[in-house]
Amino acid sequence: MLKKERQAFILHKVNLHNRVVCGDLSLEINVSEDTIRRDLQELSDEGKLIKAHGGALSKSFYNSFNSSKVYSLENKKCIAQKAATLIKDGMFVLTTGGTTIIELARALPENLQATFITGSLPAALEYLHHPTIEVILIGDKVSKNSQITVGGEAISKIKQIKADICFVGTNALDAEHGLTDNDWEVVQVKKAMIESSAQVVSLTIGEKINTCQRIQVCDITAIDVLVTELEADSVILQPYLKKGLKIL
Amino acid sequence: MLKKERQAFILHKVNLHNRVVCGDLSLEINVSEDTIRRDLQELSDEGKLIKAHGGALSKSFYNSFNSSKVYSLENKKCIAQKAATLIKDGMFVLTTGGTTIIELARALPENLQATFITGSLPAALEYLHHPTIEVILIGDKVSKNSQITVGGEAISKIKQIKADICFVGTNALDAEHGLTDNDWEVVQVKKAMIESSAQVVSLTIGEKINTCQRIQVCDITAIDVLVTELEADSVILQPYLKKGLKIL
DNA sequence: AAATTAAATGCTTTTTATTGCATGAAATGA
DNA sequence: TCATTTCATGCAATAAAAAGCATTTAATTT
Repeated sequence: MLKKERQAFILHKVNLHNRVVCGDLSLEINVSEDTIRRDLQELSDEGKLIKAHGGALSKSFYNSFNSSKVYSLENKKCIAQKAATLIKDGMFVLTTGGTTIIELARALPENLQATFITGSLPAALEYLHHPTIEVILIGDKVSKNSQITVGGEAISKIKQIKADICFVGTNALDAEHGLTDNDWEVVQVKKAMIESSAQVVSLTIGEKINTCQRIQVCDITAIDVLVTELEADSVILQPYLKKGLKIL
Repeated sequence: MLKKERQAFILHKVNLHNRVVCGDLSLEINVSEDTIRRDLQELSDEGKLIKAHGGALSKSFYNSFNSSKVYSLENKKCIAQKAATLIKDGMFVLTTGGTTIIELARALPENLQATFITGSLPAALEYLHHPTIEVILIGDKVSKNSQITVGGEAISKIKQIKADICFVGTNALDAEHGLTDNDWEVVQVKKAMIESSAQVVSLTIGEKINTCQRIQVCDITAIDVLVTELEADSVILQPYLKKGLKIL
């Protein structure tokens, strides 16, 4: 087995199980533990997993518990600044949840008069801090992981709305597979929000671009504007420009 | 189990329950208490939790007690303890918002399996920390002052529910004028909740008893149980006993 | 194709990390 | 106050990582 092939296998395994052990991998791939350790070290250096004594953990698993501070906060602040310029007085704004959306809430200009509609509890609380914006909460069962409301009630309420703009916190974006996520219920809500909005904006930090998750939210063409912390003429963004997305 | 994995598990647990104990973790993860202690020490050094004698506390929990001080907190904790005993497995529980309700959320027994329905954002977030209870959020416009959803949508949703018990955070209570409040929209929501519940419980700190506000929520007879920090045979409570309320 | 170079891998040894246990000190609660 | 629990520390056993070296494999040049 080639080195790259082996590392891809390890990465796949760690992302699937959230955890791998040197010994197991050594037996499975039939190379020495030294080699496995070297692979883990390299993957760790590339920031693709979290190395631990005796094995490794997936980034998502590790970050979901260990990041007391928001991951990649500076980039998210930058994205929030850019995204905030898209919102005009009087707009009806649909938003999902997620840390980037929270930053958006904090980046809103002080005198903005708009109506924000969301199913995210943390986002709603953040919007409430703003003096002039109205907050509409989508009701339904609250998902413990994502702290947003999910379910049929929520979706049917969203479908009754005709919003001007929708901000989607993005889990994974790929020119081929579009916007993807890994929680079925959250995906349903995002889908509904996208359908109910005149304009769809994806807030995506650079490292999530050209990545893919299990469940598709929408095709890449359903997105109108892509906001990242990168420069608009960045090479990595060219495929999206070609697909007709506006880059901010 | 890998060391980092174990520490992630501990963090997960402490964030979920707000509190962990060395002994429990030792049994659960099957390592010595020394190891747990060392983990807690490291996590504490990294600023990810607050170490305490015998275990650790989550940062958010710790901060919520040391920064923003809740008025008459001890009394509210006492009320919450008493009120929590009224909730049984399988119940549908309607709650309003308010600091006493937040304390109730924190006083819920760890293994309680119930469904909590509320329009209060802070209360919903607090319920989410609990491992086994389901949270249903009532959607509508969010009131900036009270951080609960108010309006026709919210009320009609509440009316569709038939709950076992309803906990009302109380602003003012008087044997003559009943339960009163000063926010028209909040009153409408409370009214709907009371109508939709088989049993109505008022959580009231002593100093709000025999006080009155502008708008009536319900007559005193609509309340089934009155929970206060006072002794049940306290003189001040006698008028309510006579009106047929159960005192806890 | 042969020779050379570079990279990858496995093995051994040394160094470091992790863990549990024992001890005495400190904190807690009756 | 005293009894109990919890903590901190040092120590030893074990496991894992790192470093160095030898061998093999792949790539490049001649």
